[in-house]
Amino acid sequence: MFRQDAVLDLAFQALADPSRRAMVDRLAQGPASVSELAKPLAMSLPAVMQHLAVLEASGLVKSRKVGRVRTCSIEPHALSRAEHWIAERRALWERRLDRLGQFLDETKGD
Amino acid sequence: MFRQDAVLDLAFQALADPSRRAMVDRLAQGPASVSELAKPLAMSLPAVMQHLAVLEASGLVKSRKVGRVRTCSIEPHALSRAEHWIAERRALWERRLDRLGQFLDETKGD
DNA sequence: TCTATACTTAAGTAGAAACTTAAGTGATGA
DNA sequence: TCATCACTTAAGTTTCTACTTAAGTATAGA
Repeated sequence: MFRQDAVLDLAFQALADPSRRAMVDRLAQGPASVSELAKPLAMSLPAVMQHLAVLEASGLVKSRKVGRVRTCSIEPHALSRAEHWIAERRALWERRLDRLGQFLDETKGD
Repeated sequence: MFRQDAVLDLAFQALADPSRRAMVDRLAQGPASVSELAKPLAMSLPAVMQHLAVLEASGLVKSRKVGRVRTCSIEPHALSRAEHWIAERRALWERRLDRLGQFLDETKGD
């Protein structure tokens, strides 16, 4: 549906805010309601809802409403995608450094 | 110096933009000058400089000027920190799912 | 020395982001 | 039934972002 790129935009954008990371942090320990997520944050409930909307739009979090309570939980696949994007670039760079070091070692004796 | 949190703010914020991710992607293959980074991007050079400034402020990229050429390169530690923040939360969640599955398996026979 | 190259600085603008308050809606429990 | 709880919607404000163009500065090469 979307450019893979756009998915990462949304994920990293979502993780860029400390309140949203606090929410993800909380959810990593298990599902929580909107008010539970809001409790430690120094902001209005609508503000928390907006953060939640950003997290859901990014795919990092899903939620379901039962009765009057909305329960939120982590979507590990989306976390995984962001994590792997970084890991791949870092691995590429580090492999490069290894090859460079190996080259220097090999030519040192010449 | 900074809240660890603020470091992650800057890193994820930096990675949230596709042009900046393209720059990191390019740099993962080895150092590059500002103009090399700019070439594939459809924007003015000052715009690229501003993206570079964001990347440097986040610690993801370092640069050094020699003569009139500024050479940029990846800072793998900063990438690593962002990567691990995600990995830890995901691991926590997945361990929770495992315990839950185990619990369900164990009680299934009752 | 003169000109082109490779950035760099400054200033301005449109649109997005992160809140706020006020006013709902629909479930729950006494 | 009716107050309370748990959100939800709407609208407005302030701040930040991602650009732009125009005008520099310093180095390199002819």
